[in-house]
Amino acid sequence: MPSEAVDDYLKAIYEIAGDDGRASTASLARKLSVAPASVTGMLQKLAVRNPAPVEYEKHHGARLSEHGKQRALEVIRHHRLIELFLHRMLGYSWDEVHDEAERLEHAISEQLEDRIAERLGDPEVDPHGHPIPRKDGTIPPRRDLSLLDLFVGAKTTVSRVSDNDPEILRYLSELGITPGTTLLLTERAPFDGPLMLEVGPDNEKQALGPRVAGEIRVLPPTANGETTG
Amino acid sequence: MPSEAVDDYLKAIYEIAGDDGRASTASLARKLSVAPASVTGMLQKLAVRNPAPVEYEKHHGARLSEHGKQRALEVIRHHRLIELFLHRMLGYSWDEVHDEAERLEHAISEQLEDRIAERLGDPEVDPHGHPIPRKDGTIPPRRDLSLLDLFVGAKTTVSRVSDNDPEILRYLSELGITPGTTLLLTERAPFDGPLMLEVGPDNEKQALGPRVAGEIRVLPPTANGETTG
DNA sequence: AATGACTTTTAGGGCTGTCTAAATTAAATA
DNA sequence: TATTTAATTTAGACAGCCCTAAAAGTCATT
Repeated sequence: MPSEAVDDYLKAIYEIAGDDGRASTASLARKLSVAPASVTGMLQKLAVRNPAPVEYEKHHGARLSEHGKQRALEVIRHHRLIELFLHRMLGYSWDEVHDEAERLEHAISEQLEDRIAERLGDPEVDPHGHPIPRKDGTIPPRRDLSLLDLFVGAKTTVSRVSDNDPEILRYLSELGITPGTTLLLTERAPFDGPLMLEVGPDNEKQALGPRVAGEIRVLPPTANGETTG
Repeated sequence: MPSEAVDDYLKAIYEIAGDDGRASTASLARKLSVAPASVTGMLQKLAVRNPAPVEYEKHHGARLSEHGKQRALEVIRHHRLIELFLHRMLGYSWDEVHDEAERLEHAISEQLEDRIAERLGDPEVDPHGHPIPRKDGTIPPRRDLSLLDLFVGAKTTVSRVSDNDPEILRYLSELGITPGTTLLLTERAPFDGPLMLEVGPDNEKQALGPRVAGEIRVLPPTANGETTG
């Protein structure tokens, strides 16, 4: 079984690069709060492990092997199941679950994973709207897109939100924007300006900066405008 | 915050020696599955920490300082709350909870500890009958004694059972002996021979070896015989 | 093709927690 | 009390994961 540190690297590669892209040394160092030299060292070690969870090419970052990808997905499954469990069974709010899950994901057994999943009814999505990988390593499909990719006039529903920054999560909660909220994009200012939205059942008008909008994913829109742009 | 390894040492000292006895190098090595030399090294380091969780005297083992005792109790509180939570909320059986709790006890936050305790109604006892230390470091009183200390004729109730050995736990489950079960001690063979018991509401007759009986604690007996011996 | 800015790797260490083998101390027994 | 046995400590190493400082490589631009 890989150490916690190794699991964190694999998860970080997956989150940065997806299951077949490459993650750079610097991006991993940033994500893991570790010096770049430490990342190099770890990647070199992982690449010669057997079986090797990553492929590493000097100066060109790392990509997950099939083996590494499966492990990353298992850790992510743990993480997201725990988030949902804390939310549903123990009254954790949206923005509190991430840090707790970050530590617990390494500590739970297969058995506990299974019992949590069972108790939650084999859920497909965590409280942020992220899909929960299945036991077999497949991922429930979710055709969603960034709020930034919507055309003006599109009407849609929030499907998920980045779970990394509790501040942004609390801010969005205040605006009433969580997975499931309906949105209408009414205006978009030029030059990376704010988006104007009508939010929720009461059509509250809100302005959202592009930084925050980029953290929000929505379902394919149902209305007037085009889909992407 | 102490590392997992340090917490394991403190807990082990507490479990071997209580809150003011000494634990020997060898007993710790056995309990932690570690070489005796490793224990010596760790104890030496802990004794010069500030604040020091243990007092260490060469060749005479270690005792917990007040500080170390508080930490040990916190870890044990985590452990027992988790055991009860797994049992009550996730359908874990008696003998499955220990190993899972052993890992989780290091990973949960104060916040999660509090929510689990709240959800369980601030319980005083874990599924094995062990008292759960309170947040302030005090321990719910339990005047119980070893089954081995009972006089023949005593009628009593099982209060707790060692949680270290799943095999013994399963065996006792089979015999119908769990916390809450009533027992009548009818006979005791000499020379460390077996105890004869009548177990539970149906007064099933059972013979129990001293090894197993030593793992069972019972409430102060209510009946014919003396209390201890 | 050379330069400069930036990224990445190498080199050399540190800390924690473990190990084995050898030396020492304490305790039990003759 | 002398000796044997058992427990404990010292000495020396190692694996995992991290660090800083310096060297080397990559890439966009001129």
